[in-house]
Amino acid sequence: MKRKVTLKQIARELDVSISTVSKALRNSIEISEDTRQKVQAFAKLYNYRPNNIALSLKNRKTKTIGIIIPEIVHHFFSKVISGIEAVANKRGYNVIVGLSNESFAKEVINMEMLANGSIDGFILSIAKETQQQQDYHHFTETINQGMPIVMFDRVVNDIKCDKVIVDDAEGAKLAVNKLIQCGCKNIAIVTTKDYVSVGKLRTQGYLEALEDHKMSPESSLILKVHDQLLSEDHLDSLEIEIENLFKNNKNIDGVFAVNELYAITAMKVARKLGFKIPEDIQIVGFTDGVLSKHAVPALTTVSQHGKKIGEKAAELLINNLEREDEEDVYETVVIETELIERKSTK
Amino acid sequence: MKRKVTLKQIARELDVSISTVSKALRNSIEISEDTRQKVQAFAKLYNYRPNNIALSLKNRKTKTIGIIIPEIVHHFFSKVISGIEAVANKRGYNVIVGLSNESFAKEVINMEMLANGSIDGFILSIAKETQQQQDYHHFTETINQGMPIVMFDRVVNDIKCDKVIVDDAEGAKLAVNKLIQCGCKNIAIVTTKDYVSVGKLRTQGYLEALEDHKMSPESSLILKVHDQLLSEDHLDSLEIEIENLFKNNKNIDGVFAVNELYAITAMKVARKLGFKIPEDIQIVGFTDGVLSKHAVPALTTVSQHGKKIGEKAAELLINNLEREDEEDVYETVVIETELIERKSTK
DNA sequence: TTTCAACACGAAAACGTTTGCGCTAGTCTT
DNA sequence: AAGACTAGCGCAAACGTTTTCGTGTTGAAA
Repeated sequence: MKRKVTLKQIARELDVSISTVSKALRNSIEISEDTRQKVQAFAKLYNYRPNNIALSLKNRKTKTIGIIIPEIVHHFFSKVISGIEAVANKRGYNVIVGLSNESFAKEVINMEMLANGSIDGFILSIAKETQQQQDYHHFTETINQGMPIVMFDRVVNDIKCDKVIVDDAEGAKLAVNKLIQCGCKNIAIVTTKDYVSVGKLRTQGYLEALEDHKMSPESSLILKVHDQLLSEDHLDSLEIEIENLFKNNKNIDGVFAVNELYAITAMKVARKLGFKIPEDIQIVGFTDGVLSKHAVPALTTVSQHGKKIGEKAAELLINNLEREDEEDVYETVVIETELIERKSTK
Repeated sequence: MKRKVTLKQIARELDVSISTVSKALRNSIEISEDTRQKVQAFAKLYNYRPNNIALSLKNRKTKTIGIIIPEIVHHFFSKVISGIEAVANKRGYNVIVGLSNESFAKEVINMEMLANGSIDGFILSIAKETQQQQDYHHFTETINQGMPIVMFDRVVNDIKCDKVIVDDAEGAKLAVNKLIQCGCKNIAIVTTKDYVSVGKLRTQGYLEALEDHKMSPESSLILKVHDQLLSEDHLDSLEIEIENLFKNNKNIDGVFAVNELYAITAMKVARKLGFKIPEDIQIVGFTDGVLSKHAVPALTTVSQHGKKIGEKAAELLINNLEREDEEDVYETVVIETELIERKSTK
């Protein structure tokens, strides 16, 4: 087992100085053709590769991006990661992943672990608990220390950083408009509590769409799912809540769900109650994941283009990192949503 | 924007030496109570944190694990990552992710990028293309350079490293036995080409289960899906292949699919052809993902316990990294599979 | 008063790079 | 032949740590 070879070892072996070796490898004109050849041959033979850590220390940049997301076993987030990874790799960056598990404490710890030199900047989506507590000091602090952040999807407005979001309200309007256009008169929404920023925005879009069509929203049609973070038997209670929604409002003929899981659960419950989809009840979801695509009937849904979000976030971050002038001008990029029409609407 | 504070700056500010600051912060008894307090107070005030990169360079270990997987937008792999991340974090390690996209070249490049000091060891699952080409030099090389590897799921036997696998053949037998026990007489299998190790093993298990019950396998019931790696319209051709399987074998009353996607596609096609599930045809899948759970009817499937695989892999790697004695003794851990019975079987 | 241990701290090396600058010897110019 | 120039290479600093080994100052013991 031969350890990785270093400049020093090559230098000793070839009886030249470390600097000579380094320069020879980088094709410096200071070095004679002879020595250069000799060094390069030797380096190739021993498969020399510069030590990244040493380079990071010297250059004070790591060429690594830190990602903090609430969970990874989630179609949207893994899509985003794949987008980030694609452009990061293309531009010579690595990607290091931390999971907050929706916990404030883990988010803070993870960021602290990475912020001490391990990475050049963050791409993150905020944990639910953080949104609930509205404690954002860890973001401002890292930014103050000169480490840029790009937030995506779940963002907080008053932090000075780049952001990549979808127009959640607009996407929701797309969905609800579709339902209205397909003849729905009593459209329910299955959404989250308001502290989840995206849920709130989508609810808002739902309300706006109704208003645009002179339909007055009814509070009994708005289900804000009790979200206990510990999603174990969460699924059961979700079903029960939705079932009650249907039972208390027999006239529902359309459902807009703010995420995929809510949507297919609604579909499942509706079918259990004897409704036909899309004949009796039409359903539109949000987030184009694997569930929507393979549900029966396939779910009409609003696609967020997760991969594109990731790509854009990575671009913003890397551009920022490699920008010469240190002007603090922050962008908020809105990725277009798109209604993907499938079989759960007429 | 204040940059991160270093020992040197604290030293200058307090008019002591760097060593004193370092020792004071680590509560060395060499330092007087007075100075210690002073230094610690100052450090706290300026929120000093040791630079990870410098530590990595000095200690020649990064406390970081490199993960290379074929794709991340995949329930199983993200489950594994979440498992790795959990134990890595608990033991003070970070996790850096590289995606091979099933490509040999990207796998090699990614490994080279990380192997130059960025990480202490690898956890990986081999790209399909690599399995096809059977070129494993990048694995042996990294191992030779003293960097340990743990392989999971898709492994190659003759590499000397720890491995975490499920007993694919055994899991497949579980599935097929279930079908037999539920009265199936003509059981088809939808599997991959043989170069995918797990596909091959699961096919093997299928054959063994049949033999155990004195049922002779028929080659027309074995569909090895043509897998063109570029899975764009892959889905369509998959449907067509499965449809042909059914049409050419009208007597099929049970299907074992080696992954989730194949399983629910089989379900979809069967239903399209007018079969009732599980009355006419029963189906069992492999991998307990989100699709299985939410399919209608919910899919009976073999769970691999992806998270547990990740946890075990991380444990093996970290134990290896932190072991004093350098003995090369490699383990292959088999994670139990489990049949999760749902509604697609009687 | 001398000697010596204990105490408190600093210098420097090491991890592996890159790079500006200085040095030496040989060649060219006049 | 003396000075100027240049090719080719090495020294040393720097990045931020930790740690070993001094070193100087005290106070007390002899």
